[in-house]
Amino acid sequence: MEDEFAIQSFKPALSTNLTLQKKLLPIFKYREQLLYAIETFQVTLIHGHTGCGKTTQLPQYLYETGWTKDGKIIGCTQPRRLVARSVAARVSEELTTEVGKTCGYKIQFEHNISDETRIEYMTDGTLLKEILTDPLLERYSVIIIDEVHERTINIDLLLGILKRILIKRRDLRVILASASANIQKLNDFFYEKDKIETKSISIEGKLFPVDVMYLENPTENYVNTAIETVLNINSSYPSGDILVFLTDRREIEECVKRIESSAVTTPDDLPMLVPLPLHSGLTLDEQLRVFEIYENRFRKVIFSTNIAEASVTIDGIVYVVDCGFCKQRIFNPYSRVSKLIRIPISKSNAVQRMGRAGRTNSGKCFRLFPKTIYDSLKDESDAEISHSDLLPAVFFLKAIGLRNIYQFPFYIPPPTVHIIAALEDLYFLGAIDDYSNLTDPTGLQMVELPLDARLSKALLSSASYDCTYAMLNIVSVMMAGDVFYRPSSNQYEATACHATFTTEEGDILTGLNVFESFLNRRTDMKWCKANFLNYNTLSHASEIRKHILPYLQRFHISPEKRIRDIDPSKMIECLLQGFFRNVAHLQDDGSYRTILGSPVLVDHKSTLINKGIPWIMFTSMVEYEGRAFINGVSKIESKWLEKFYHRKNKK
DNA sequence: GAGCACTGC
Repeated sequence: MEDEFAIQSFKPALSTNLTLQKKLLPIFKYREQLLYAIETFQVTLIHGHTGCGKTTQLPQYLYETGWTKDGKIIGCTQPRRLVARSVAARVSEELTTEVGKTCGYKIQFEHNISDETRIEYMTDGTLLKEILTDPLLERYSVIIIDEVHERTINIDLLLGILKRILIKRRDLRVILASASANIQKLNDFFYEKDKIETKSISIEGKLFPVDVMYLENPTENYVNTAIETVLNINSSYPSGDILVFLTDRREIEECVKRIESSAVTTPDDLPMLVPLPLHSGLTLDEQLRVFEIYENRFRKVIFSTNIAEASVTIDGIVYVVDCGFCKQRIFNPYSRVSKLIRIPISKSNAVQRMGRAGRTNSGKCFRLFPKTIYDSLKDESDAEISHSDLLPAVFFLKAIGLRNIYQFPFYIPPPTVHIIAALEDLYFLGAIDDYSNLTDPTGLQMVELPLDARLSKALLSSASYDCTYAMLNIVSVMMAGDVFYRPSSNQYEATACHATFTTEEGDILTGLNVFESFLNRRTDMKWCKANFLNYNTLSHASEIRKHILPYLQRFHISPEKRIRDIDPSKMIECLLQGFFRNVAHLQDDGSYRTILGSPVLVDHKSTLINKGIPWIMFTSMVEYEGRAFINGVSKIESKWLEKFYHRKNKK
């Protein structure tokens, strides 16, 4: 189970007999075999498709057979928060209890568990954090890592850590659940003669057959080919919705426009195509439009990014059109800049995309490339750990006491330069010392805070700038996301409303201004709507704020009260303690260059665009099609930089 | 002048 909108899609089924329904799931036939394997082997690897029941049923089987009798817990991790929450709700319904009793969930800044909870769903990041206080995971009798094939950094770290723990805790059981057929490698990683015994089990899914079709020759332009394919499906194939995988927002918007304009020439006897965009840049309401049901004379065609590959599941898709590419963020450890590039998908991506057509009925998948290209694709995508900023991962490994990062049993060892870059950054943030040990108290406190390391650093520095109250609000709203909401239909009015919150110091204090107005208004939803502010982001920010406050009290830097007359620029100077690398200087021609000399463009949504501020700090930078865009821009004074960038001849 | 895959503690 990995459905983002799981609660909605489960609703109709609940009216039928729940016990019978559980027995109809493919996993039910494997119940005894699975329980025997888990009893006998320390590690069980399960290969099973989405919908086979592994996520909801397995913890219940273990609970029924006494794996929690001694007071221990069955833990099950998920890559996504929404799934952890909705699966806990589903399982609680099957157990006819409330969420938080026998079965509960815990995700960052939110949990619903109690002393009687025996099945805990959580995100993989939550389990990692728990290892800092419970290094052998002694609260648990069984750990299930779900969606192992997604190979996020968190999953890779958990695999290595669990391998270490298994040798010390012979009673612990680990179950790895994957939708990828290739679980042999995982098996080889865990198996150690006379130490760790492993067992693999494959569950036959209940997927419907999907016919795959290829192009005879490669296409020069897959956007054109996608449009042609959609029109062709509409005129030649029976009813059923279409899902088209593209790589980014621009391609999606182009396709939506072209299908809209094709409507004029659509013959009357053909269904009317309803083009719908789906990507993370849309608001929740805009995203939910893809779930609307249309009459028979219409046919939905959803143009989507990778978001529909695993995060969002739409029922009723009969045709999938796959362009064969996706976007990937590649971190450059030398410049510390991430680049967003288009790369060919892997075979396992292609299979996952194809499967989106076979969920409720048989379907068809049109791959916009020849079969020979498919055969040449990699089996699996590169693991995230091989091309990402490893600062959080290395910080975590330092926190669990690794002197040498390479002592860690990596499933795949990350490149050395990435590790060195992360160590260097941690050193300059003051989180580790000359011997590469966590500093006390800064490093220890930073790793404990549930924040980005740079934000942790700024928050912990705030006492010396007398701005802890403001910095608490700033980091809370920065963690929560974009506070401004710009509906495509009403952009002009939205921008005008947003302008009333603008401060001359830039984007960060503008965000603070919005958040503090929100708190003063006692989190008024109507007020948010009227001002085009994102209510969900702002209430999430106040949840985050509530959760960080106790840490500050424990560290004895709690904000006593708001200091009214504090100079706003103090806050930016404090933030610079974490973001001192992210500085740019105005050039004579009005453009900006970073302190390393590379040109950057201020995002057009920034409040400081075209303001001609000599020195600026930014909180994020992404390179796209050869240009680097910066976000979260604030005005700074060059003299604030002196302590970070000493002149060479300075005595 | 426009301009950014997806997650998460």
